[in-house]
Amino acid sequence: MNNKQGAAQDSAVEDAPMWANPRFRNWIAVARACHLVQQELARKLKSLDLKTPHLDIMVNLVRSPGISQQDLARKLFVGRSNMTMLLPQLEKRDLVERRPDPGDRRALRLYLTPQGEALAKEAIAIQAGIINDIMSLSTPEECELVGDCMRRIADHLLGHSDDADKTENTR
Amino acid sequence: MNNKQGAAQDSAVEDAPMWANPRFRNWIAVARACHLVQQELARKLKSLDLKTPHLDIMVNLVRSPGISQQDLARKLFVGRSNMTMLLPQLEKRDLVERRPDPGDRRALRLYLTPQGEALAKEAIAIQAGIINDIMSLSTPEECELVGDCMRRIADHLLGHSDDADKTENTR
DNA sequence: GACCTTATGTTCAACCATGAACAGAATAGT
DNA sequence: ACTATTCTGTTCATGGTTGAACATAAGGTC
Repeated sequence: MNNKQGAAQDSAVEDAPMWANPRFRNWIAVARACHLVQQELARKLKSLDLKTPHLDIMVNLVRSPGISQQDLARKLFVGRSNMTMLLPQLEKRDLVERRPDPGDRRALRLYLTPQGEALAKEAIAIQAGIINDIMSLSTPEECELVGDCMRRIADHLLGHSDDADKTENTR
Repeated sequence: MNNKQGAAQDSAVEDAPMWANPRFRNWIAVARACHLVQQELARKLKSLDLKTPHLDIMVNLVRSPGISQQDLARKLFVGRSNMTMLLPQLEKRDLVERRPDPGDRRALRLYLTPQGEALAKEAIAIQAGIINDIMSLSTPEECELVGDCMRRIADHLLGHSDDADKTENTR
């Protein structure tokens, strides 16, 4: 009932008693775990000669083939220029295909090639393995509760505007 | 406009039913929220002309004055060279002081200057404000449960080796 | 002391990410 | 048709991050 009441914490930062603040302490744990999982994923992806941004792209192309670079960048919360830098690398390896949109000569529509799909499947298996590993430390109920909290946070930061799909990003 | 063949097909999801996997779906939510919070923090820190790595350093110097660059890097999960690049920037702004260790002529001991402490306090207030904002979306019980799950994950990935304090990192 | 191994910090080249400025195409208003 | 605005993707300069190679110091063994 009163879970949004403790906003007076900004004055409690004085010396450094924020470490006693449960919100602070627990969020730090989230950030730490995230960082470690990211590192672990990057480490294991080296066997496929992939970086995590490449995986992010391919995962989204599995879900949304034909997406534009702009929309892809939006889903990944990165700049457009980032896609311009990353996609040619995947294109050179014949993992991704960029085809002009017949209806809009500005846009490029992105597709995974068959090899791209095959590699994506391997990479996703690695990622799923890690996630399975770490999430198996919690009960299914806890997993759901964690996910609910995090979705609330994301929705909040995205301006409460309920934007259709929010399940694409991998970072 | 149509695909060459069934390559990027409608039912590409059947190849990747991970989206139905609660563990996968919920962890993605964690990663998304983390990324968004990080971006929000970076945005708000611009008013202090600080980047998030600078804040990470200063937060740890508040907690552990006199720490060495090596130990600091370990706590932040980054390379030693990263500290070598970052610390001189803070030193030039008279926020951090690097003093040789009298007992070990290799090591440098790090301290915040008074101005560094003042700026750190401001920056931490910003960070605490964001964290308070997002964590107030969940009940205290939920916050604790989330933190517990994440600490389990971090411990697991760090090889179960209970390494002294694990509450310092900010990423 | 001489030697080897480990530890701390630095340098450097490579890569990634970003945001501003840009060119071209679509869209709306007139 | 004409102009202005918005949208898509690109280029480029800047800065962050990394890992390997390096130099120096400490600790251990003989």
